[in-house]
Order: sequence, then C-alpha cells, then structure tokens
Amino acid sequence: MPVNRKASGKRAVVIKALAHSSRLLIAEALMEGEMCVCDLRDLVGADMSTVSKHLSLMREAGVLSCEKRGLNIYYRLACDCLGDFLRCVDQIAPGKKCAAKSCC
Amino acid sequence: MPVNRKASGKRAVVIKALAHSSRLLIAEALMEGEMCVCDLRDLVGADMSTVSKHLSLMREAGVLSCEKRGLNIYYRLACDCLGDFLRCVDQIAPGKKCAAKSCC
DNA sequence: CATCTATTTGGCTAAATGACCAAATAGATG
DNA sequence: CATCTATTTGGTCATTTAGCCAAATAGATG
Repeated sequence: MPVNRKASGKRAVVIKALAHSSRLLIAEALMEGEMCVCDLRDLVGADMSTVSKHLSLMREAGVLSCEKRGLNIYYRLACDCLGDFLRCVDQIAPGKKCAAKSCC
Repeated sequence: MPVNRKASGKRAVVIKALAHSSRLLIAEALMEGEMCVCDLRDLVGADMSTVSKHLSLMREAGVLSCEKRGLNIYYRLACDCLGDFLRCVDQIAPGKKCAAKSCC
C-alpha cells in the first residue's frame, strides 16, 4: 500500500463523496436499487437543488452513475463493493476508548 | 442494510475521519505499524498542532488508538480492516464516465 | 524540584462546504 | 411549436473545517 500524497488525494475524493450523512443515506438507499432524484429528495428531506448537488458530487467522484428514462433521471451505485466498505466502517465503533487524552 | 438517518450519521463520522488527504495519508502510513506524532508531522509536513488535531479527530471517531511510551505518544490503527475499505475505494476510479450532464 | 521535550489546547483567520431560493435547461408531451 | 416537468445551475449566506501561532500540560530526566 503506497504512502504518497497524490494517491491519498485521489482516494480522499471518493471517501469525501460518502462522508456526509445525506450522501451516505443516498448511497445506502441505492444499495437496494436505482432511484430517481425526486425519490431521493423525499428520502433526504432537503431541497431538490441540494440533493441534486450531492448527486453531482457523488457522480463526479465515481460513486454513482445515472441514466435518463422518460421524465426522470435514475441514479445507481457505480460499484457493488459498498457493502464491504460499510462492514469496515461498522467495525470502527465510534470510540468509547481513547476519546480523551486521559487514555494516553 | 438499514436506510435510516441515525445510523448513517454514525457511519459518516467514521468516514469523515478518513475523508481528508492528510488524515488518509496518516491512516495509510499506520497500516505499516505505529508511529509517534513527530514522525507523522514529518510525513504530513504540517504544523505539529495541525497534525495533533487530525489525530484527535481520528481517535474520537474510533479510527485510531494511542499509547504513551517514554517521551512519545504512539498512534496506531484501531481496526485492521482498512485494507478492505481501501480496496473498495480504489475500485471506484474517480469518474471518467458520467462526469458531466451530457451523459444522462 | 526545576527543567526539558513531546504533545495538546485555545484563539484566530482563511477557505471550503452545505443549504436555500430563483432562474436556466433538457427533454417529453399536447 | 408551446408548454410542462424533472433536474441542474448560479448566487448568496451561514456554518464548519483546516491551518498556523502562542500558550498550556504531562510526564521524563537531571
């Protein structure tokens, strides 16, 4: 595994695309299958324009792809590894231990 | 996989802890083994206080743990699944396709 | 106990991000 | 071709985040 800035930066773009609770909520929902923007707006409960910007960001990071059919644009996960990704995240239980300096 | 806000928020905290190129660089370096703060400062090339704040954030998110030995504090990964996590990230190649609206 | 060293904390400023509204666009439909 | 609908884009404002410096702290060492 390389320790260099350029690679980390590239990876960070992808990770950032999932590092927001609304965006993560979207990604989790899309694990069940594609959804159109208006469905995702209902899910997230924010302004359509806000949701659209989240989707663009995720699309540009490579996390999502989309396709227009009829009046709607359907978004889906671009990669099926999200489950593995989240399994790791869930192992990292938000920290009881070492949360204060007292532990060190 | 649940689609609910509270769980997503918890996960997002962990993901955010890795969603910054300096912090990711730190995590990648720690895959090779523990390091003290001053080594990490050299790695990142930022002010010690800046690095220390990154480390606190990662520690509070549960990503890192630390231990004092002698004069130094050594940080290490709290979870060994980071490789799996990054394998997924690397699958999501920052997006050639669908980067502009033309694709939809 | 005085001092020295590694690290953290507080304060501040600059930059990035997220939210909403209003306006623009693209494509479907009458 | 005029209109309607779903989505995106641009603008603006408020909040959060990241960085540095200076000062505080904790623990090791003389």
